Amino acid sequence: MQPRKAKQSKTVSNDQPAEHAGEETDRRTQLLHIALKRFAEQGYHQTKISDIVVEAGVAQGTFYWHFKSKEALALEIIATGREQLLSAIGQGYRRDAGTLADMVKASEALFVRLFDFALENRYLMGLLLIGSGVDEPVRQSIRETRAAMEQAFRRNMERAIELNMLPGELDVELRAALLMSMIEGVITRWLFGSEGTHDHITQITAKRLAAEAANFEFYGLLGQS
Amino acid sequence: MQPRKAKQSKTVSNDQPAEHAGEETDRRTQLLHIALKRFAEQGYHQTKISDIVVEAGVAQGTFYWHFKSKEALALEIIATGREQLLSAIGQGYRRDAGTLADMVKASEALFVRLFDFALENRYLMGLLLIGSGVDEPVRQSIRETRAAMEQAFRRNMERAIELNMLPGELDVELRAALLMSMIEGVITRWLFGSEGTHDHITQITAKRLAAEAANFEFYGLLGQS
Amino acid sequence: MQPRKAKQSKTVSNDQPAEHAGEETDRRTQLLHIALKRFAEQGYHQTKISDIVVEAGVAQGTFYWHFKSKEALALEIIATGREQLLSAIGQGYRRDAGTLADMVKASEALFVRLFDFALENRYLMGLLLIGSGVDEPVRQSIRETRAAMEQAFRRNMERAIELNMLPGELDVELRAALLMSMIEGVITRWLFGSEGTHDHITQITAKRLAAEAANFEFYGLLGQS
Amino acid sequence: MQPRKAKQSKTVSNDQPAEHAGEETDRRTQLLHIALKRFAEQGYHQTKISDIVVEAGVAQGTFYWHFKSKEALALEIIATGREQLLSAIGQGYRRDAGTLADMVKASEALFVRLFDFALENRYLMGLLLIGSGVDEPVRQSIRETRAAMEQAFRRNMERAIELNMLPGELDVELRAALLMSMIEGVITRWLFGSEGTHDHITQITAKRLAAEAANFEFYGLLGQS
DNA sequence: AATGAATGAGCCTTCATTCAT
DNA sequence: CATGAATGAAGGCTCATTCAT
Repeated sequence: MQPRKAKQSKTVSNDQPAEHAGEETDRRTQLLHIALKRFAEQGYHQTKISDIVVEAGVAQGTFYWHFKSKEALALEIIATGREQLLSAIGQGYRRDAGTLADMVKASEALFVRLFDFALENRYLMGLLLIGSGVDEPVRQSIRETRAAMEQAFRRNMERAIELNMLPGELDVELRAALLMSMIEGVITRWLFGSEGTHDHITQITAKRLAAEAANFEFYGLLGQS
Repeated sequence: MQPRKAKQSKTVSNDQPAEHAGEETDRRTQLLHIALKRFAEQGYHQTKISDIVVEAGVAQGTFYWHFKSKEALALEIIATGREQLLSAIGQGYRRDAGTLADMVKASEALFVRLFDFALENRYLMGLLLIGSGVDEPVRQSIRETRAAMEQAFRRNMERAIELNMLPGELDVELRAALLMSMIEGVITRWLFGSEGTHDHITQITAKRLAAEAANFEFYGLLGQS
Repeated sequence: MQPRKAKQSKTVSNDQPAEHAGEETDRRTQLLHIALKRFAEQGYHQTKISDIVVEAGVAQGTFYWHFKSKEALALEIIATGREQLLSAIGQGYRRDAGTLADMVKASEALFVRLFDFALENRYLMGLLLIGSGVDEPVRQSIRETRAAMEQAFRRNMERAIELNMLPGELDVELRAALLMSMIEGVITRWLFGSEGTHDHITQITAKRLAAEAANFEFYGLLGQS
Repeated sequence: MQPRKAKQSKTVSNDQPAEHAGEETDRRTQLLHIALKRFAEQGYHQTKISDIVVEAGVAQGTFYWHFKSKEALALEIIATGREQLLSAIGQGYRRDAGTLADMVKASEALFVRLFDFALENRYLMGLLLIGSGVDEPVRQSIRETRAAMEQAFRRNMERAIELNMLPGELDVELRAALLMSMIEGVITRWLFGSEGTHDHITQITAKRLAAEAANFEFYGLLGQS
């Protein structure tokens, strides 16, 4: 008597397609999408349950048939999103060897996958990267997701060191933090850069962005010489 | 009948000294400090006016004699903090020429100034970098502050290009964004890294951090060769 | 299209046997039993329809096919219980004459019947005697049932006076009230006494209890001299 | 910043005088009185905070300035009432010896004190004896209060046995339960007896009621011979 | 400057009940 | 008979803000 748990956990964060237009998708999924969008756009606290249900065209009570609470909803959104995100960036340096250029290419490819994912899941990324107004349990879940992402970068880096493609004396944790920070920041600016300001970064393609980021990652400001 | 605007706008964000202990500091400043601390620690929305006044040991109404509203308070905190922050990192590459090593050193020096400032104003940095739960007007003010910071990096970079110390074809805006992101992330982890996890980053000194960051900035992961 | 009224109004309040285990008993009866149990255990308001249907393993809507409303259900439970209760204690002083000892014995026998009934219908008694959380219409029905019980005691008393077995100047109504109160209280403590406290009353047999009560009824604290 | 605790815990349950008419009494006390009245009259669950504040002519929020929650309010009412009640019936068989008649008189005096108290605190008694719709924590507090009352009767009885005024083989616990039940029932009927029915018990004076109860207590139905 | 009582709009959540299938 | 999704009226509580003193 009360599902409150998706059977198949339909994809949530892919927010572009159908935008809860096609009513063939079920209520639960619809509410999930609307909630994610508003959480990302107006912040968690600023999003009222009534906003969500009004947009969905259902009664207030309906929300609580599908979800235990606002917080449980947010937690589910993030958990689902985390899985998708991690699986999207999951594959790192597969090749057992290669040239430096190969490695840069591999990194670039990873960035492309990540940026593409971010573009298709901008609301999820907004929630994860900006996450405004969430309270502790949700914030915690977001933190964990970002930490998991950072771990992915770190593992890649360690793998590269094993392969002798990166200097062994690297402070891996710190470098992973630097890299992760860079990527988080660039995605934030790319997707949510206030177009009011002179940001032309919002116009760049994922491909180009990935190339620049990978270049910076390996060669720094001085660039590939 | 109501000031609500500091005569001298005593320094706010320097949160270490006096910790609203010495009662020689006035009410207004005391409230400002307490509010900043709680905004940074628990988030803006999560901080109730009643929390602030209880900690200050005054009545609820007193708050509204000193400040127009919660939002005005936050805005003032950020505006004051911005000035301090920008003046702390204001001086860039002064020398008209120099070797590459000089330039790296100069960048490192900038980072040291910034990290030192951050350490002494951790609550302010928490508000600026995490700024959880703030609503739009406040978020806007934070955005502007961070944009101003990024501009500082950008100007430095442009100056370096003028001096032929960095390749001219650099996409300055993007690189500044990457750099700023990196620095923001590293400060966040350094000051607020969940010590629960295996972050050893919280233990590093500002000096060391600055050196690593500058190295990454110029040479990337491959490091100074 | 909807019965909502039992054909045969199967016994409801006899709550020990079958405990809605044997599925030979029908839905309606099952729901009735579950509801009675929970009303007695957690109170009327505290018992949600969803609790009942979950325990019965049916859908929410099913409840409303069998019963018009929660209140109608409670009213039916009480009405059914009232009939059983009154028929259980219905027979009073049949003998046209007798000694004082006979009369005490007869009263004791009545108590035994009542206590036995209570033991076998503890949920019904809980609802009638504690009836926590019920709102007016239901409370009214409970009041009437208890009043009917009190009437039974009263009639017995009047009969005893007619037979010159009790002093004629007795204030029958008041005495009946005193007696009824006593019995209600003793049943409540016997069946629902918080075993947490030092109540050893919960351990006494119906027989013993009846003897004590009858003794007190006729002889008071000073006892049978 | 929030009292929520009476300084002097002004008398609460004495509900007759001034009926929150004299506005010299403070808000908190006024709310306490109104709440008690409505709890007794309509039940706890049925009493909405909005009922209380509307009757008091204040805003909804005002309630929460004075009390932490609806439940805390009820708990406070009961705790305060318990103290008053116990102090009202506190003095038992003081005389170290005396005749049987003395003892009956003493018991009668106790009943008079109790009935007088009940009459002056009918709402409190209603809450304690009927206590409809309260949920667990409050019910627990009521249970404890009634248990404390029963203890008072029990102690009196034990004292009487020590003085050889009552037979030593008495089952004190059971008899105290019987007596307490009797008293609870009689007060309930006296104060809240549905005048709709033929209850003339509602008309009796406290004095007369006490005499009858004491007589029944010691001599049972057969009466003082 | 400060107090503290009061305000009231607003939010989350509950739950009895309905209804199309 | 039964399902389960949906409804919507409440109700408790929060908290920024106001105001008379």
